[in-house]
Amino acid sequence: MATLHPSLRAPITAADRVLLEIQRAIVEGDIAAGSKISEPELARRFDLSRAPLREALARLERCHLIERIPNAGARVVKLSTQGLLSLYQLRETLEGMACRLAAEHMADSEISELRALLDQHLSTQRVREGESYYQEAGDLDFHYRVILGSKNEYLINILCDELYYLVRMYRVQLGMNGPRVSRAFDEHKAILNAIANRDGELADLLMRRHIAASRRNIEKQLEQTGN
Amino acid sequence: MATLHPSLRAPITAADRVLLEIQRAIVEGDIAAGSKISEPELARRFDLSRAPLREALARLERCHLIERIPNAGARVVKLSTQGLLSLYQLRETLEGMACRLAAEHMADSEISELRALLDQHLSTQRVREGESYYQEAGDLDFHYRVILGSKNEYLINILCDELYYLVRMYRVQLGMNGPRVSRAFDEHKAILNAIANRDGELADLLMRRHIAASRRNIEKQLEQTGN
DNA sequence: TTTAGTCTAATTGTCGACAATATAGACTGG
DNA sequence: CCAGTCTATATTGTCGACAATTAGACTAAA
Repeated sequence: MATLHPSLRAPITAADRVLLEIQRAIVEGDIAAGSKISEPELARRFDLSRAPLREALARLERCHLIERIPNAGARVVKLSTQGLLSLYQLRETLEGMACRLAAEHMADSEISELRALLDQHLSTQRVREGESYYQEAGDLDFHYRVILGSKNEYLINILCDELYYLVRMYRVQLGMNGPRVSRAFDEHKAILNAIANRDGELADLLMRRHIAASRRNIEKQLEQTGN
Repeated sequence: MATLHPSLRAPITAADRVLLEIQRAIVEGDIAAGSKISEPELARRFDLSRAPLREALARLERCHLIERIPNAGARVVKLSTQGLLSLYQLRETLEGMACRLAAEHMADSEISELRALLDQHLSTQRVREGESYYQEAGDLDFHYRVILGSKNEYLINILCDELYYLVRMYRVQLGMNGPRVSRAFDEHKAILNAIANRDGELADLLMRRHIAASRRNIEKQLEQTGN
């Protein structure tokens, strides 16, 4: 069988495990946005030495969840309107591209599986209740599958490893409410149909619109909360 | 004055310095593509301990110059037709986007400076001789400046920090010859004109073509050398 | 001859301590 | 009362050694 994508492989080292824990803590706000990261404190909290912790911090910087300054330490990123705009601007382009490639490269079997996943989402209570469709993680996520379907290793790496968690952070901390959630499901279905019809151009366009709508939703939330 | 972009800041720590050295060695082929990386050996060679070396290796993985497997070590990436295709496919999209944004956001003064840079390139012997126009590094590089002009922090990070050195590796090891070099200069000029006219759509198109042409040039070389 | 298993050696992952650097506070001069 | 400097403290960067894991050679049995 094909080897699993690195981002999905099980954690091996201690650094891997603590990375997942801190990642979750930052995304869900347990470690507040903008707060300072103390290496000794985190090392005690997770009961390991600073070596694997620093390895984890390096990877957190890679996915833009923290910012490091040499000799001065690290801070959790702050969510901002400007940052949201830049991030989603990039997502529109990249995920649009992913759709175009997915329409070319996805196997029929993968498309069937994705359709089954969407149907499963629909039958789940949470979607109709508009609760937390956006919070599905990992390979359960619709976007995730489409991106993998592009078959472009660099594109996959950027979207799934480097930007994915920051996007989730914005979603979880600012975008988990409103009537938008149920509409998102319909948009996903339209995108999938375009991919199934091998219409890459349309899939590209629909994905860009889908992401733009999602951005506006979070943007509104940011302004209300006060950036 | 504005703070410098991180990728341009001077190396501070020992890890920073050794990173630059190894980066150069890999890009220029001093450390052969596909060869195994030995931490103890490199630590001796650069006369430091494994801690800062591992920090450097983490960043080398980030910019796709090496690939690491937990508990098994690291290898320098191998250049392949497939990899080149994926990389340049992504560059076409991303640098096209950068051009579109640069046409929007670059200050008139930045555009003037870029024009001056191109004129300077032209007057330099090396360009006419078609020798190594492609090998200009850092902020001397035309592409670099356009990307910075996009003013999108994530886009800048991806292109300047994560993909830039791998692109240079393909260029240096496979694409440094042929009549293409002098034509590239003209294409750069056309792109700059589009940006100066604030025509983002045209700049986008021209950049995509420019990169596609560059890809074909390297692709030919790869096939001759035997992948 | 091939293959499974074991054992050895080398490499990677982790630890605790030390050195270098930056932040915070007290102190002095204006 | 404020600005600037200096010192003390805490944090980050680096080191050398140890533990855990893997790759490869060797042996033995089918």
